Amino acid sequence: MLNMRPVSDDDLTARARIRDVAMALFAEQGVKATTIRAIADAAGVSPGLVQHHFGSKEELRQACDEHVLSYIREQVTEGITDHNLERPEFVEAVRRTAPPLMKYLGRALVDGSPAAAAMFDELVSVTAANLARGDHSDADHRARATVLTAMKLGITVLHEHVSRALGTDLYGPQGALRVGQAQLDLIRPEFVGLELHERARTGLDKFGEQR
Amino acid sequence: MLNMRPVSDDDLTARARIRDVAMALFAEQGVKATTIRAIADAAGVSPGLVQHHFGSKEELRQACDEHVLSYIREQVTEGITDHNLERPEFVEAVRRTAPPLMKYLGRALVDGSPAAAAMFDELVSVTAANLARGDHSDADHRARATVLTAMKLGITVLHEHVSRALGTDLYGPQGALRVGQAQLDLIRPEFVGLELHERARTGLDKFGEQR
DNA sequence: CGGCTTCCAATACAGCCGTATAGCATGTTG
DNA sequence: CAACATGCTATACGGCTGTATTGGAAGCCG
Repeated sequence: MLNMRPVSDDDLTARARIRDVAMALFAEQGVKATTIRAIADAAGVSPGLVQHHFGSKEELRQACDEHVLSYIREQVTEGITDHNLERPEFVEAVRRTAPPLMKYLGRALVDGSPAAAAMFDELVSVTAANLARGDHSDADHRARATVLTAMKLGITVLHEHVSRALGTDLYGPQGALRVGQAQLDLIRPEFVGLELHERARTGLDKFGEQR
Repeated sequence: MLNMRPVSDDDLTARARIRDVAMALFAEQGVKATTIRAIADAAGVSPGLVQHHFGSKEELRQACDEHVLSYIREQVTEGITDHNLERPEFVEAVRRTAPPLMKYLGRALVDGSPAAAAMFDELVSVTAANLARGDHSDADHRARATVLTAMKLGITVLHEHVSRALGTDLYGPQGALRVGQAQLDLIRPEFVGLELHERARTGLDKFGEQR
């Protein structure tokens, strides 16, 4: 035993394949509308194997939750804490790997996943602390942080409509650039954090010049 | 014949009751997860009656779509075009009647309703025209309008999380006030339209003083 | 009053869903 | 080599879902 998960984490084991396919289908159609048989079919395995690896549909869903949460925490750490936002190759790497996970997160927020709700609350708390740090007035930081979080995630949740209205895939290179810049244009810089705003702006500009 | 829909439109006929209950359940759980039997149960009628009035689940869903769309168009006309945004009783009236319909709209946007998609596109077009009217530069008005629309609707779609993070119901009097003001704080006024921004701000303030 | 339409409930049914079970290779362990 | 754990498939089953059908009650019209 203990032989599971042979080498790395993003390999092509059947288990990982099932999880990835499930995330994509859950994101597109919702959890309830996605059948285990459809997942198995898309992953090229039998329905029984899905159950073998994850026990039940609900447990499969939780596995998807945990996977996307750990990924996002990782990227946020690398991007913000480790000051990688200015590096175009980092922005490009995220743009390539993140889409399926972001789409799943958007759906999970609406489908009532506890893990997604927890992530939302965490984002609000971090944002509220950021706002309070830059503005010591008695403004309603909690409400501002909540609205800011919901607005940003709203773009993720409504990615399909955003892409259609834009005429370009939100998660394509041009779409991400246009939406990112529009966000920076629309929101008052002091609420993104002046420093973070500047870093994001320059990172986005560099990324735009590269193409 | 021709006796259907006796007097007004918002009466308590079984047909209207079924539609309203369906909208609430669709909004809470999604269309696929909501059964016709559950709708009939909540409306106090037999499952057969649901089919009698709407034919099929899909047609019931379309009826919900049309109902919410006509309502929203009506309120937007009264609020913006007829300059009612400053009147606190108008804001209060909307706050009382809109919630179930807004919740349904939020779900419809994610569940892939064609009608909701059309409304999104329409909102983007109107917003883009507004932006272009106030700014003749070669800025990316289309992207800004799309992002602005998605962010605003994002609050609706994520109302459950917003309410939880706020500690108050988004559609309660205090919640609507706090979120409305936070939105006006966060977004650069010129993108709401300077005049509209001012009107919304004063309307919100009056509404806040009243309580 | 007889006929017709509308509103509604009860029952029936075919299909699909999640899941339990049994079985078969493969390769690892003791 | 024997025993066993693992990755996987095939089949079966109970329950639920959408919907078709049937029939009855109430009200209008001629």
